[in-house]
Amino acid sequence: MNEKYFPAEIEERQQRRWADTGVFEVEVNPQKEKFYCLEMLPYPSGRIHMGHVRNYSIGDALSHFKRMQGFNVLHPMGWDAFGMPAENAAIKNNARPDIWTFENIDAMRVQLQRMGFSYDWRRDIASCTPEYYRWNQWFFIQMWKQGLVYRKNATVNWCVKCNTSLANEQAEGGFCWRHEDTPVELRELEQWFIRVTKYADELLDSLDSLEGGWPDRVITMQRNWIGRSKGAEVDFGVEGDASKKIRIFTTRIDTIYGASSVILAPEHPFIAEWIAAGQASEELKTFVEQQAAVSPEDRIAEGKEKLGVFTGHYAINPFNGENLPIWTANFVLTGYGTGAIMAVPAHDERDFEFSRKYDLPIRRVIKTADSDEADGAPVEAPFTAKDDSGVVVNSGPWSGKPVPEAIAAMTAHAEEQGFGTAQTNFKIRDWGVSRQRAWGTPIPFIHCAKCGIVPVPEEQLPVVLPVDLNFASAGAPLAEHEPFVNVTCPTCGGTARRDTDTMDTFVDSSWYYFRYTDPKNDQLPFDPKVAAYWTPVEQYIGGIEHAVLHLIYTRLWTKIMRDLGLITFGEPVKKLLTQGMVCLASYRCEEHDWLYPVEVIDGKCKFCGRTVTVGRIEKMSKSKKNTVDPDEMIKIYGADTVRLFMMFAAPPEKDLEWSEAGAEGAARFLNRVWRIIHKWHDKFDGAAAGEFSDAARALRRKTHQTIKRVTTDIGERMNFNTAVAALMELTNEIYAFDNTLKERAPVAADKFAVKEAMEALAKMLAPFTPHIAEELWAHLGHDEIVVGAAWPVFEAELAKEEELEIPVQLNGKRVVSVFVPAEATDEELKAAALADAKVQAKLEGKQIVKTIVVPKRLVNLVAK
RNA sequence: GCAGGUAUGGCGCAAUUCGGUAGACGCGGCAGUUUCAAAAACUGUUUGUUGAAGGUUCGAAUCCUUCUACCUGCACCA
Repeated sequence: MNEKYFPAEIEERQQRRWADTGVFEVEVNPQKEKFYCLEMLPYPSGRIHMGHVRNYSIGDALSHFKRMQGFNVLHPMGWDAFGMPAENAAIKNNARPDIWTFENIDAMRVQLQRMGFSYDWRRDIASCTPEYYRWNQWFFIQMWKQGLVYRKNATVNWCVKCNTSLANEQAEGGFCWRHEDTPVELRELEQWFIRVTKYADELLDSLDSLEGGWPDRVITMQRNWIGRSKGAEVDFGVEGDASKKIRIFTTRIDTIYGASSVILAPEHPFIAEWIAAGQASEELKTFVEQQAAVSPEDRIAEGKEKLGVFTGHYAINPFNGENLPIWTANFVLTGYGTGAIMAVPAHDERDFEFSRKYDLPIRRVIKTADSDEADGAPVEAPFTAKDDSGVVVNSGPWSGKPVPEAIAAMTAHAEEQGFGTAQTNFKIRDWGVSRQRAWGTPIPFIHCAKCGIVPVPEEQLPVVLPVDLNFASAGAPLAEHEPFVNVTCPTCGGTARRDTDTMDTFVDSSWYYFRYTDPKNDQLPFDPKVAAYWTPVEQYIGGIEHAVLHLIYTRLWTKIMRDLGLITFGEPVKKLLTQGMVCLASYRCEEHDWLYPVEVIDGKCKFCGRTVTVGRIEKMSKSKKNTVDPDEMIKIYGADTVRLFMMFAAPPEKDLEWSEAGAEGAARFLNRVWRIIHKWHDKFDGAAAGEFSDAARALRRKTHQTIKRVTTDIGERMNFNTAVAALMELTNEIYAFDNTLKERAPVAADKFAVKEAMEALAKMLAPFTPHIAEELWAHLGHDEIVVGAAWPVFEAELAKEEELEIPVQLNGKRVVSVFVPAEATDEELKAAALADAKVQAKLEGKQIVKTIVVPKRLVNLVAK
């Protein structure tokens, strides 16, 4: 054993050893209980960052722990390999996105392997390979057969110079990213959608089953995102035109007597009809044109003023026959509900603001049960209590009914009379999966002039994405690739065109972890029998930024796969951990702008010597240059130290501040462990249990207490930081024991206690710092691999304290501590407390009214 | 505005499960040992009205109420 700890050397050696023995390669084994530990797969940007290191260190620690506990652990890794950066790089250099991507994957795989993570690399997948994305296409066709995939018009950002659509981030500020002088247009295109709304109820309701396993805030975010609202649709007649009915959606049909106008979205078909029929004012026409240029998001953006125009037409309230002016306004959206509302200003913030501005009547129809306000009193602010406590007033036969009752009765009335129906709406929209991009899964459909839209026959899958695309020309590379586009129709054999849209990359990540279970299957996405063993995922770990989109889409995909008969469950992930961000202070120089930490020397800019401004501690980001390169840190400290610091510096779900001093502390600890084991590793001859000294018993007690604590800290609480702290305590205890042996030679029992402590320490270090653990384990005389060894078991008898320190309180204030044997009864505790001289002095002249004894913890004397 | 989270020594953070000695562990500071000297290492040492106010209790960092600051998400969804 080398006297000094050289991380680079031992890490390389142990990684080779793991690869040679294949310890992390797993197969289905019905005899063994499985544990699927999954981390979110990275986009292959070219280099890993500290966020990846943290994410994967957490997953690796848990995987090692479960493996050592005897589980058959599936721990895979792959690449979310389609997406914009590859395409941007291709445009910039007129290069091939596939080459760029695969080079990045190779570079990042080397980095992850250098970290020593325990992946089964045989299961590595990249979503940009035809072997993978053919199943995206297969799923897409299955969904189409089920009616889950359809086409409709949707608005995209369009650049006339690029002659293609732009992603939102390419259209920031309203101008094209490549043509800064070209404003982005909104253009309607026919695009592909997946019918999420069919599963909306289930997506919402089954969130209940995730409580306890998923963070509350993720569940809450998903609930809000799905946004179910129960209400009713009601038809309003149009004055003077019996052929027209305006259908509105409301959650508060009970307020319908308070409606003072009906408001249509500017895109509502009736408005176009009125314009076409010459029944529209110039003002109305102008307004509709203006709004057409504004995206729905912008119309309702924060602080946006409510704008509207009277259409000149009137609607008829079906409940009381009242005539109401029909308006159009920017805050009514065509995509939600029916694109039309009734405005009830007395009981809705928005309607109130709008009606005030345009001087529409405001009539109170709800008040609290105990309100003594006159029904006709002017409304100063909208009353919008959501707690169902109100009572309906001013509403004809419905007056006096409590709100919930009124809603039920009035909905029933509308249904009976045939002018309304109960209706549930969702905020979540169907998933627009079309992208007018070149680096994605081709949508497997063909457009034939005769036969319409025809799926590519399944035996012809995959539709392979061409890689010899011309990114230099303006326009969409895929649409210009003639051999790709020109095909024969599978139905009639005539000439036809291939669909040139590609799929949203969220499709790739919706089911990738099912593919890991059976990554080479060329008959199906995965063998249902194999997936039945490995899935669902026991533990998923990733960033909070995926709380909504990815994690809703993958839940959706799971339910669809269940309905296709591939799996039998609806929720893919039992436990979710959203790890915190890796943060660092940012530095800024007046002249040289943001500086990397290494460019700041003693608070001064390395280039000009100016004093730098220290920004707040925030998420590491390239733009602020407050980043640290994992590779650099590994070079200096080794992978084990970097991993250990990541696990120790904060609980996993909290943000973590990278600290060089902290990393040094982690390195110091590993050195300390190395040194003490080096000192002892060849001195265990004759070690044997026997007569243990007090100090040796204390060491054994600490060993077993530590095993207990680390086991629960990792296994139950996932507080890796405190588990590491416990290992540091154990190390300190070994040093303390070693110190007691300065005066005397160790006997057999001492050696036994030290060996026991060191072996436990080496094993428990394995989840955090597997390389050094492996090395130490070998030096302690073991031939087998430690990461494949059994997790240590604690013995309760040995972990038990022999003597307890019991605080004695007088009226809740601590006076003194007394020492009692661990098995002392409550009576003995009390007696020991009363026997103490200091306690007796304090009690002088007082009467004990009450004595509280908390078994084995404390005595509190209440005295007057 | 709504929802959720956080607030504890100089710093990062323990203790909160189920109320029971506030401080484990690391960083930093200080001193000693070692050294020609320094680094490293080892040994020792260092701090508080637990964000504020009130309440419940024999006892509150922990439970309840109100407030403040910061962070995150959502934000005209009818």
